[in-house]
Amino acid sequence: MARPRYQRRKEDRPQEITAAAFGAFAENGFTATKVEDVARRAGVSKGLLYVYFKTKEELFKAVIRSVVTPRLDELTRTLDTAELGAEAFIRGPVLDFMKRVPGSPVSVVIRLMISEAPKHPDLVDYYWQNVASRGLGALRQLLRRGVENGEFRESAVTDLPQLIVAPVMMSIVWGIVFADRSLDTDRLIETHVDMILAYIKA
Amino acid sequence: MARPRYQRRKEDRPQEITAAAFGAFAENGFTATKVEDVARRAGVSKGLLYVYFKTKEELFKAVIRSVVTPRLDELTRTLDTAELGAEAFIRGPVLDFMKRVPGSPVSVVIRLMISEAPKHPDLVDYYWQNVASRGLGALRQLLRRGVENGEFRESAVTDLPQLIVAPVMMSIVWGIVFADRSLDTDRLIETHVDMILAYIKA
DNA sequence: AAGCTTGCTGACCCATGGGTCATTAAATAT
DNA sequence: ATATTTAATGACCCATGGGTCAGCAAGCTT
Repeated sequence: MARPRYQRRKEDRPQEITAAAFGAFAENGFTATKVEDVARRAGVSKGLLYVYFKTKEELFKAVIRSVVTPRLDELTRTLDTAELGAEAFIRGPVLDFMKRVPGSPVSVVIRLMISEAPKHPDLVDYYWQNVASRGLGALRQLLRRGVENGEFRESAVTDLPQLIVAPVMMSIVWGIVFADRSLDTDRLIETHVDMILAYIKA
Repeated sequence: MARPRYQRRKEDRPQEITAAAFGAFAENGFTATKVEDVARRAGVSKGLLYVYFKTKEELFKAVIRSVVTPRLDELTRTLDTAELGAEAFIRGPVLDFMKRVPGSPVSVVIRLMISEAPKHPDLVDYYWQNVASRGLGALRQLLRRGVENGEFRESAVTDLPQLIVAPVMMSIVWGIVFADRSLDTDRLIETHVDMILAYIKA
């Protein structure tokens, strides 16, 4: 009995709150999520949440960053590591990564970005600089390398890495809108990559 | 002087309100749009709006329908009319249609669907039955026809018409999130279609 | 064990915006 | 002209939810 009503754990709170917020946002989106729900999920009072995050928007940004940052590290690590040919690299790590996205937190972030982008231009900047432009840049570079060493022929694809990523986008959106009506996203993405490679191979 | 403060135009009001709502939703999304703004845009009082639409949600549904219905007619008309070979049909009317989508009202509807789908399952049903499944069904049928008459070979694409539509999705999402950072959507879609045809041609 | 700092609570404030309804006035009928 | 109908208004109601803050108590310090 007489267990203390709470413990003071200054260090862990932000983490925990961010995680709780991610869960809530994933389920209900940003606008529909109440700050109090996030607090409850985190086992914390609303007041404390506002100690660590100035506004609901700040919390939102923190959530996005918390998901994006580790993925970013993963990305750059993969890019540096492997020294495969361009095609092998695409069929390997890139395809793998793409197949994992639709079921991952990244998918949630993209959904949030789609819904909230117009109201958060600074977040869009952040996402662009740290994720989108880097990822697409890496892909473009990879394609160029393939062209230079004779694996690939010149084509519009080299300048349009969005083309490679398109079926991932499709899968994510499908998941958001038609959650129940299933779609074989793995097959979709695999076929697409196969198709692209057939198209650009020298 | 003494011009009447308003005219009674029972017939036109719903139309006008729906149009105003579309504009407002396109700019601010559903949740962020205030009913009063819609009313103001339509040159009408909030009270009158509630005469014609029971709730904000009803209004939302009416807007979706108002955009979807004419497109649907357009689609079925195109499908019945043309008697081209499968490839010519894809390179012609289908490609044309796809290129027009990213800048059209359909794009707005898709954005709204992405944001609001989880809260409006009945709308998703409506959209699925009247747009998505029909459109994809038509594409699938077209691909089958191509296989049967020897234009195309068998492949996973035949069962995955989502693959054809993917770059349109990509373009729309890009437009939503990275509005300013331009993307040559026409080139994206053209290249993609070219790629698909090369892949599935017999 | 008394005092002090500060992590934490929860009751409160209030702007916002969806929805209502008594009232007004345009159009129509008598 | 007068009465009747109903399209249309706009002031109002109130639930919701973001944000605040005075006070409480956990856990040091001395």
